[in-house]
Amino acid sequence: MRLYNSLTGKKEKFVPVKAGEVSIYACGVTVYDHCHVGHARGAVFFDVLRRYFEHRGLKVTYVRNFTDVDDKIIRRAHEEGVSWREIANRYIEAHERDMGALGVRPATIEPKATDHIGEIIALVRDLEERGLAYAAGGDVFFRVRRFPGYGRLSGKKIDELESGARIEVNEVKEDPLDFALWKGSKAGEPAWESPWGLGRPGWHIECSAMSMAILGREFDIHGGGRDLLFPHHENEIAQSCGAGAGFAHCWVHNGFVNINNEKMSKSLGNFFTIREILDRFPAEVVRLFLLSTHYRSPIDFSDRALAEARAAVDRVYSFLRGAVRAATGDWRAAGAELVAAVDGLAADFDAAMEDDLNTAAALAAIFERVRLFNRVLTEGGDAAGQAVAAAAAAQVRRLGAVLGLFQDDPEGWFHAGVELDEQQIEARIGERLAARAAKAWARADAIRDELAAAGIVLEDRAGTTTWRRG
RNA sequence: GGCGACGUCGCCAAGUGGUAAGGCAGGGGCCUGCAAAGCCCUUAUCCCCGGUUCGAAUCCGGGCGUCGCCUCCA
Repeated sequence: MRLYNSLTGKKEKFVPVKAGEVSIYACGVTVYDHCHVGHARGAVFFDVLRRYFEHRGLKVTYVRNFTDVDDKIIRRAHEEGVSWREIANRYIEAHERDMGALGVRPATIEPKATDHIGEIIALVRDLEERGLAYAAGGDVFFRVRRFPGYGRLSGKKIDELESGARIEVNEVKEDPLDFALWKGSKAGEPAWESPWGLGRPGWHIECSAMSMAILGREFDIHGGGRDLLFPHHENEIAQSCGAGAGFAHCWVHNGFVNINNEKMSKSLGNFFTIREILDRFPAEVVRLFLLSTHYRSPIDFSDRALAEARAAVDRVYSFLRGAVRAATGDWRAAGAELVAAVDGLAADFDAAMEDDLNTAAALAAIFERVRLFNRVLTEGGDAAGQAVAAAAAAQVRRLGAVLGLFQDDPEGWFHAGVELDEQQIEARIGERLAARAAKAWARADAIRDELAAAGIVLEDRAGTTTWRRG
């Protein structure tokens, strides 16, 4: 597989540290509020990356952390008059519920910063002993200018950073660029005993400490949203490599979700929570929307885009539903071209995914087969011809699982979210079938119109009638 | 101001040197009692200018436009 490595700015052949295994660390969320669609994109991207490695037979250890101690959590706790732990726990639960609803599988390990205070302190001490960190006024800072490789990931030069930096009012720092590894606690704030007095970890240090504690001092992939590239990941590299670790080999960053061409973000207030969106669209529609653009490009969020994604998912389920009725049998007895088309699907899918996880191209491979085998189904043909369509459907489901798509029961997919009672719908369909048999077209059409008004669309085929939501 | 990304059919979107995938929407046709679904046909030379090359959407230079990072942010 080839993956774009932010560290080198190139697509590189992915070679795991340990053959047959992959270690991935993705920066998770700070749990002070509900997650929005931007968070969903990162989560779905890493979920698919992980599923794809597994699909290729690799053993994946996927770590995704929760930042559960932080200024924003503390502020929120003060605002609500509850403990910071209550805030953190509330939004960890919300995160699990939302991501689960989105079909994002839990990571192999989901550590919390507060469960790794010991490792964090040890790492800060190590840096202090190496002269890369210094205590000042209860805080501990990283000496950015002491770390030679600083700026390599983000392509920034220290002197340019200095000139462009907004000057922070903090006289205790030796250099404005230095960042906090450990923060002394004020009264009422979460605090742990440390060699520097009561305090709590800075933001960047937890990811260095947790990733290395769980995955080792050298591992395969580390990443997150593009906005974490600087300063968060740059600082992580400084902390970890500064402490002598090899750290992550490959850095991957997903692009933003935009609204009206602008980044969706908390500060701009232009976000939709995952919960709000899942209220209006099925999870697989949201996933297909997110996967229809390459993960590194920005993607524009809109009702229209979601509606298009829904139509696209419907198209696949429509095929799957049709294929379910097809005869099963020895599909390899079908025409060579059709057999090759089934086999070729997996090949095309994998080739697309091998190329920097090109999910858009992988989806295109699926849609091409959907069209081809819809034609096979339309044209009828012999038993083997029908069986090969069924085999293609099975393949679509198997590969769809890598994307977390097309896993629902096709009939159920089209019936989901309907208000009317299903028995009642079936009864009306029965009445209409009788009317049609008697060539009472006006009566039949009246029933169809009535159901249509309730959002039910009827589809007649070969003596039977099926229905779906509009 | 510094650094970077992007600009492909009406909309979304793949494609990084060899002659433009796929989805949505639209038009025509087949199927249907009529529909729906499905199928077939149909719509681009890739922001502009210049250069390199036998050949460029793909490489280089310039321009225009959009966005991002440089501060908490997936």
